[in-house]
Amino acid sequence: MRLPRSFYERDVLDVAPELIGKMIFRKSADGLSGYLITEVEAYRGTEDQASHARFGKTKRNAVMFESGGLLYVYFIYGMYWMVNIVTGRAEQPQAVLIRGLKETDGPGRVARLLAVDRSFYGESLAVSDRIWIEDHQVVLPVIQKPRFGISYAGEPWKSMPWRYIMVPLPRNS
DNA sequence: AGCAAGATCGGT
DNA sequence: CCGATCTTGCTG
Repeated sequence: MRLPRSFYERDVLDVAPELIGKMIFRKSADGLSGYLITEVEAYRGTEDQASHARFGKTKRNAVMFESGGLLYVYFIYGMYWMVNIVTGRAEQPQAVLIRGLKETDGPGRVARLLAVDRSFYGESLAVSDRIWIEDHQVVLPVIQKPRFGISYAGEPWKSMPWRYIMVPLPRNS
């Protein structure tokens, strides 16, 4: 079943690891597809010097200041869309960047696979008929590592272990 | 008003 | 390792 808004209206450090192993669904004219979430990163508050919220509220990041459950989509490097999920309470800017799905690694590729663009800015995962996340009753082990691509943030932010990765399942053979 | 840098990716 | 490609938000 679809995750309710209350799932997202909690601290990003609680929500982010729980997103690992969940299925994100996308419905379009091409049909319905579901993808397993394998890697995410958390961005937390205006004090987090790696976050777009570090300069306060701007036109681009305004949705981060809403309460959780909305999509924060932005364009970067002239060619890539990034798909983020807003978490937490209003006026506490937080978001989770989706960095990997079972089919692909990398946030730019994730947006391309999900066919998400600017039109999804502010979309509500709790009510949208074209994108949502579903719960399932499986709890997966998750490991944490530092976030990528944020060396400008300085310490301690660039070292915070706020990237969450699904532990690869043991192989046979 | 101008500009440097960017939560990246793919080819060399 | 570097170029692509363009939006953003800071600086002046």
